[in-house]
Amino acid sequence: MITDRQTIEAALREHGYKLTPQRRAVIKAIAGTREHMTPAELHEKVRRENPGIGLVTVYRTMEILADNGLICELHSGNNCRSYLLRRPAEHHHHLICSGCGQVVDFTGCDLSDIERRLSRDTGFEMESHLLEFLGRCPACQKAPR
Amino acid sequence: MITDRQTIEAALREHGYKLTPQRRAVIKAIAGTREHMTPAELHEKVRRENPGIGLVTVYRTMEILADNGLICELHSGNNCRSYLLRRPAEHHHHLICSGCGQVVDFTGCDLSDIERRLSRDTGFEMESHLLEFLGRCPACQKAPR
DNA sequence: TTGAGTGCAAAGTGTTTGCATGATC
DNA sequence: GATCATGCAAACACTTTGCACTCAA
Repeated sequence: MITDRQTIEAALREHGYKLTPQRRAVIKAIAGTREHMTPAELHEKVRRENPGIGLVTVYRTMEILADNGLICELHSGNNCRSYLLRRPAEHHHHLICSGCGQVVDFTGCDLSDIERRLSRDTGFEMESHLLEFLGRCPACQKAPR
Repeated sequence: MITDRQTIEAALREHGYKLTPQRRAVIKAIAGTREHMTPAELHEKVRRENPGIGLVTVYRTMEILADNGLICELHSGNNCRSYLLRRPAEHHHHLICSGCGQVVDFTGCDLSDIERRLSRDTGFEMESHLLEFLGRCPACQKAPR
């Protein structure tokens, strides 16, 4: 269920991408957190263990991972573009802590009834949807703002 | 129910903002469409009738309108930041056509059960949520891609 | 009359591209 | 060894800021 480093690396290899140390470092960094990170934050994190890596490489790696459905893009909050490791393989949504940035995946939120209703009422052919909740996790509720 | 030009202008006046010709032009432009527009698109539209207006002014006007809840920000699709006139006053969501950009508001989609469930399961204190549907409107379904 | 608003230009951010070098398969 | 990937720098796109001038109230 968990998309870990090995799984991601195998998926890349399978799709014909080369496994460079830089890509491994980026994968390790994003697989090692439950928070969503912007490209810049990820770059910062990767550099701590791998100083030579360039921001451009982070961008390019993110693009590959996103194209192959291995990471998700988030929209809520201030950042219009931050990424998160895709943990559950199936369709899911995100609950994001506005305090610490922690992200909780959740499933079982079935929007198909709403989609059907909307489709019937509007004639639209549905393609996708975006659902994110923003809140404060237990720890951040206790902490002062 | 419809937030029209007069309502927006009254709201701005009430909040102590000056009603300049530029602001009126921006308001007219965004009130005159059902589509969401990026600041650049809005600027383009405004310039047709009001050539002297600057992009900066559009940005500043958008900010004021957004701060006062008169327009909504959209996230789906390619643009991370496009704006739409807020038509229904109450809480609502958006259905966006991926072909022509038309936006349909809808209400009656109650997420409070899901919020309660999530809150109970995770201990999060909910703040807000983001829900958008992406699809193709009847006209764009007929048109070739 | 006066402070808020405007427009220009410049500075700041975030992201992408061109290209020579370097590394993986 | 061929090809793909990297890193740098530059280009790009979008957004914000500083400042002098203008105008709505």
